[in-house]
Amino acid sequence: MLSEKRITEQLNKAGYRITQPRRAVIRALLEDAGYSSPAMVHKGARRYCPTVGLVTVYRTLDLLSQLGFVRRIHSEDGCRGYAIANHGHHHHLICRKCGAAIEFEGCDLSPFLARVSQETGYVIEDHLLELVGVCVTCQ
Amino acid sequence: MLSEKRITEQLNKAGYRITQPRRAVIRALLEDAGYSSPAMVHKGARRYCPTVGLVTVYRTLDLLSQLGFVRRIHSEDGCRGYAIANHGHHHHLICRKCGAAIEFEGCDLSPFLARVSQETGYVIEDHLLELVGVCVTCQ
DNA sequence: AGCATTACTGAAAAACATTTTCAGTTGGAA
DNA sequence: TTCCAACTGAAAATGTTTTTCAGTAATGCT
Repeated sequence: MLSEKRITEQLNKAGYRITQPRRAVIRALLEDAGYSSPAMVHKGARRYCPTVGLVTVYRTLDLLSQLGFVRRIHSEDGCRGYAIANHGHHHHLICRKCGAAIEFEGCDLSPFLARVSQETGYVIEDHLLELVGVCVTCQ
Repeated sequence: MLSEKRITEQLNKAGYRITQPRRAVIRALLEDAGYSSPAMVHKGARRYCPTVGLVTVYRTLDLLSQLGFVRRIHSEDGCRGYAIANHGHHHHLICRKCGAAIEFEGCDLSPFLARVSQETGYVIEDHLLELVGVCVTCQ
């Protein structure tokens, strides 16, 4: 499970500075149960660092995304969402109504991927899997 | 397999007019082996209808998307792509190098979905699956 | 602790993508 | 052929993301 401490340690280890704006963005992401657009993250981050700019939110999301701490959430109508990526290889399950995003693991697609690879001749390197549904609260 | 004729028939049946600009967009999409951004579709469509505007491309993509003839392609760095959706339920396999998009069917995720549903309590309604790899030509 | 270095920052502007508005055009039913 | 609503392109508005740049602050070093 990710925490502010764990993320900042990794940032530090990778040679990045731990600044107030970055801390604020990380906190905003951690306390958000679902996924958020950069604008929403910005709003959340302002609570911890009132002067943080939207530009820095973009830059920090970019950085966290490169390091694998957040992941983009895609939906049919746009792709402006980011969510915390607690586990390594994993996927998100999104609630269509409230936007809550939880992660799940163990998508064993290997046999399926092997079949598609054989049929198409493609070398398959990665996959994007997202489930959409309705969470317990919203049902 | 989709063709201009088949799409226009369906459009007609659904009460939409078959106009030159729409025809041009459809042709551009059909002849494109991969996926294209609205701007790229626009460029292609101009070959068939030189006066077509980008706005109409957006509107037509929207319409075709609603009717299920095209589908958005999502990738980590943005979601500006559309590709023809030949089959009903299907997914796309994208070449990382040249952008070629081919479709595949038969993603039997049912057992997997049932498990996730049970573990999380979510009612799972839809899924988004995209594979990324390298096509035969690019290998 | 104080200092120097330089990565990082916010604001503004630029670049880009998408939607809305509106007056004029055109497809297709009558 | 005529007519009308659906459709169109251009321009403007809106919204999102990136770039630029001068100033700020985090960190390592004394």
